[in-house]
Amino acid sequence: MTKQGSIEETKRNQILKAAEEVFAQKGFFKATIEEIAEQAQIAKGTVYLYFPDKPSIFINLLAKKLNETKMRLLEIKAETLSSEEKLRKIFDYLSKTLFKPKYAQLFQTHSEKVITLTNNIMSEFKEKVTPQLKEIIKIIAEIINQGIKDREFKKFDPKLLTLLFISTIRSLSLRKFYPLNYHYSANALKELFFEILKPRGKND
Amino acid sequence: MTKQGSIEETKRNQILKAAEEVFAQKGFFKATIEEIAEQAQIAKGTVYLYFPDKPSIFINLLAKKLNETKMRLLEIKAETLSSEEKLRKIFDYLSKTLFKPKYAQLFQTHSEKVITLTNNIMSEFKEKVTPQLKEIIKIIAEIINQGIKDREFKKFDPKLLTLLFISTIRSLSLRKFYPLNYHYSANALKELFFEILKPRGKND
Amino acid sequence: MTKQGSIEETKRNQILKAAEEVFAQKGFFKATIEEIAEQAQIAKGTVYLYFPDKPSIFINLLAKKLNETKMRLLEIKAETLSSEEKLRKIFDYLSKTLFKPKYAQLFQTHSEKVITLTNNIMSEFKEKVTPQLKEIIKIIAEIINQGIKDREFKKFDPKLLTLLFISTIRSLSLRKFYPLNYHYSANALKELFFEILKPRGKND
Amino acid sequence: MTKQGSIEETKRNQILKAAEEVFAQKGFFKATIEEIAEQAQIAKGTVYLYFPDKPSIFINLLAKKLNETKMRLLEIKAETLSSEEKLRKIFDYLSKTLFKPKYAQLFQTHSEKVITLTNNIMSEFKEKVTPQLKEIIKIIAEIINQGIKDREFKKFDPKLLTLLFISTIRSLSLRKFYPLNYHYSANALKELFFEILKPRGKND
DNA sequence: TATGAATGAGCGTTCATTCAT
DNA sequence: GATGAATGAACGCTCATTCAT
Repeated sequence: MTKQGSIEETKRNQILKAAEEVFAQKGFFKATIEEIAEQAQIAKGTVYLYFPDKPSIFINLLAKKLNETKMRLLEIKAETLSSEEKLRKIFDYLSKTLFKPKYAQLFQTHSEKVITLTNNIMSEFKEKVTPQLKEIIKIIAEIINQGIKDREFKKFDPKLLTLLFISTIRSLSLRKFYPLNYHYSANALKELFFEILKPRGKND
Repeated sequence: MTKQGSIEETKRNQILKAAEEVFAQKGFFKATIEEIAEQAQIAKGTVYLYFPDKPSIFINLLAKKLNETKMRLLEIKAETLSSEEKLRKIFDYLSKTLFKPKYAQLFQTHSEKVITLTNNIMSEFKEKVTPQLKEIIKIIAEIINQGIKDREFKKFDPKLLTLLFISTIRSLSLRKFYPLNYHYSANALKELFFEILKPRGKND
Repeated sequence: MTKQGSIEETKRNQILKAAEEVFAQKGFFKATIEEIAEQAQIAKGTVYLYFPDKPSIFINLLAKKLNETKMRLLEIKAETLSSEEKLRKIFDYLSKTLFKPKYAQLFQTHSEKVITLTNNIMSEFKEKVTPQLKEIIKIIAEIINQGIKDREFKKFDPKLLTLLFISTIRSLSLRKFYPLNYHYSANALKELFFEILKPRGKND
Repeated sequence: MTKQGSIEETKRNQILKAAEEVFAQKGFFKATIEEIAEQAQIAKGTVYLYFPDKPSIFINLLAKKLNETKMRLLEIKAETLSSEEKLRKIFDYLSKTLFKPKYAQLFQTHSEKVITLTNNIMSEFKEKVTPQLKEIIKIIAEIINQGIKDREFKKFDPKLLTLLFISTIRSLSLRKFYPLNYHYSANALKELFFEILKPRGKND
């Protein structure tokens, strides 16, 4: 039974991994179940043994990625590092995972409007995705807050700084419209953010 | 003749307006030509007298919105205001128009990957959308640059600040995941951005 | 009035000429009224002032071509030539006009099954096309018959020879599947036909 | 597995049979996939599991019919009969199958101009249809050639006679415009052809 | 008479989902 | 559980035909 459960878990994950690949390449609508099944090396019908429909795959993929992210962020938070060092680690991690330009379309927060969600799926979304996102934001906010307490960071509203932090990462995908060297710009944006965080001089 | 021309212009715009409504509500893929036609109060076939296909409607809508935005930004840039006042005006304008949460999905920079663009349409995209976006970024960058010259703003890289500026506006759509009063937060984010811009005076 | 009538006749003919071009290039179904109108340098709607619908254009084109053919055949028949010379002239004429490979698809005798003919149009077909074709066959049959009477031709059933004559011309369009030099074959087929017609030896 | 394979073969053939019926009745353009599916007693979408598009169904139908024809012709060629007897058998076979008036429109050699063929389909056509047609012509030519060698037939160019042979069969479909009893005429045309083939004996 | 913008029925094709095996 | 053949609703697009000007 446990074995069965773990086999199922494995197949479920196979599908989610495949879905990640295909959704990232083609977007939700142009991705087909057949492609996902092929990528997962299973039959099309099998997908429906693990997920009731296409949006559900998407939502569970989001949930999984957000959960992984949350876990990693908690790890980083627990490390013995300065707040800035933690944030820098998170910046790098997020820009390589969740907010990688390649996945940008996956993690638009408006997905739920664009995808038709049956009532059941909608509640899955509300249960699985929204809370995770809130927790991620909360973790970052707590690190920023700690940084402020420790006078590592300037005294801005930590909630707002968190939004700004995420926006900064997401803005990396705008760079292509900008006449800047790509890698320079990625680092430069990061440095700009931390420059902003720095407290001013002695009297500050 | 002029009347005819203006009637045609009107119908084309009717369609684009309808498309804006429908695309914003449903996204590119769930929007149907029939719905757009209904919204525009014309027949389905009529749409194809003005646009060769669905992606073309989308691209021309983007182009139109970007053009309106560019025009407005140029106006604001030309006004007799401080750079900060100009940027504040632009912030408000963009958050009410292009980066309105409702339209957020329209203006993801990844559209061209998600939508299948035939070669013709692809070149329409490259001709009509990308340059406009670059110009908009350029206008903002020039205002920021002027502000720096005038010592209104701190001396950061104006190109990066422009990205941050836009990201800040876009981050407004993240707020719903955040336990903050909606309007408070919009203002607060704006204020945060301008706080960042402020130069550290001696007395600072 | 007569002038008007002649203007109308001219425009009607303009349309039929254009239709000939377009139908020959694209076939009945892929040809569009718009293309025919363009080719005739008139507006799409104008076509409908002269013909009630698309099949009618086609049928009237057939009728016109068949009528021209009939006229030419009557001329040839009336010339002071041997029957063989007349047939040779007709062979050349038909293979350059009605049964030109380019027009082959126009003059399949099964058109009326393939094209949807309303009852009105169907009767137009029966009135205008079928009788013309019969007359053409009759003219050729008469020439062959004369040739037989004059002992120029062997004594076969002239009706059958007429069918064979037409088939021989039509078979030119099969040549492309055949490993033969194109022009050689056209002439060779003609010569074969007349070889067949030749009476055998003295005692024949 | 073998069963599966044979089931698929059956369904593919079901579709081709249905397509034969519908194309013959309505022609390529007026035939709809839905009708073909209905005729085959399957759903519309199922058709697309076996053929990529409509032209492909048509081409594969042609290919199948031509292949059947080729096979039958090879059988007849191998029988112990005189060349004339073989040709008579072939004449009857072809006039009941490939060149049956009902199917005449299917087997016009101009199909490839009239139907829009994507590049893939075009190469399918060139691979599957043209060579088969050439082989059929070749088989007939060989029989005629044998007849000439055996002095059964008069010494005409066998390639041309083959064209004439096919044309004669195809000319059967012209008969309806001709004031002749239908069956009489079919036989009469056949006899005419063989009359032509007969060598002129000494006493001739 | 002439126009061409507008119409909308119709069709080819896709693909999420089902279900018999 | 696993399969993949089968389904059919849905949609983009075409084009013959109409009609207001």
